[in-house]
Amino acid sequence: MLEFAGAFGAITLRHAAEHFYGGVWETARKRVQYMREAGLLERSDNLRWAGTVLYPTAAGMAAAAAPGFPELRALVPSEERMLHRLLVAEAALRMRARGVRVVSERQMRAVERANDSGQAAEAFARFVGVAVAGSSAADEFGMAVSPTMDGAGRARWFGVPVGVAGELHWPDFTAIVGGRIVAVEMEITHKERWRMLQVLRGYKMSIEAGHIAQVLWEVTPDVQMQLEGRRSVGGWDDGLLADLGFLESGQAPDWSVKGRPMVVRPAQGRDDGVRYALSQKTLPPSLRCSYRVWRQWLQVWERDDSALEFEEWLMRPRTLQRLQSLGS
DNA sequence: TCGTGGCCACTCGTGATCGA
DNA sequence: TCGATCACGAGTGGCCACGA
Repeated sequence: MLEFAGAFGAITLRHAAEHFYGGVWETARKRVQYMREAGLLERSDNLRWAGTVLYPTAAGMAAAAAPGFPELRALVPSEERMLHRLLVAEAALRMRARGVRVVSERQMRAVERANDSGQAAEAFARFVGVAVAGSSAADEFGMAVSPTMDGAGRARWFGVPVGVAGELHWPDFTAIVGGRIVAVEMEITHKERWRMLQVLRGYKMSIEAGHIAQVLWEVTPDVQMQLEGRRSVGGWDDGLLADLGFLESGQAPDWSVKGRPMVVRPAQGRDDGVRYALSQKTLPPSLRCSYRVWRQWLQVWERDDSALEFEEWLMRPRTLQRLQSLGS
């Protein structure tokens, strides 16, 4: 738990209970209390929706340090970026629960910072199971992953070179699946078109180089529209993915097609607090509410057993009126 | 005997609701 | 509008069972 929270910056007590203490909240709470008394971690309860947020101290980072992993400094997570941080941690925890090895952005940056020609990053890639040529993973999966070369001719195993100046873009985390690298992007803030295009072109180059196997975008509706495009009177207005040749032009994307190098799906929180904060970001202002009211509405939706997603159900014309009549 | 995990009752803080 | 009350989530400590 300390190692994961250190790599991803923070974790909630609810996440800790679910993923590290067999779903037993009391046990998680007691273990966290012991670790806090031992000076290994700190907690913050400033964000009500997040519940208790945990992050390791410098002593905790040292205690969790494992051979083969880069050394990371302790940091106090900022509250402004907490929703994004917790969504990333949650997505990584879900993959980890399925037995997939995940590498955080902090770990990627740390290994790529080494003052060498990319040997440290290559060694780490081997260590986490990437099918580097000559590695056991390459033998096992019968293929080899190549790095992307940046503008200076340096091999990049985790950073994605973008722009003419050769700067790097970092996925929110990467998953190592069958020896291949899958970049995961949790995009909940609409980026300017030129910035998004720059990132997409960087990924396109890495995919063509045999480096990144797939980019999985978990996004809010506005970002989804920017990437996929949208229905129009005349048919379908292309988004950025069609502009770059990742989707067929002039038609709605069919995500049931397997093996696409770019996959887009809606960002979803599993934890109630994370889900609430995401809801407040995507719902129209008239439907935003306190955490408590939101939970009451969620209970009504669950009882309704609706085929619609909660947010879709909430946005139906008469749902709010009904909820208000239930409350009065 | 000790450490750990799990259950339970209790307290506290916060936000929603209600009535004066 | 404001104070009282209520509901609920989160935190705490006690107790017991179990296994090493």
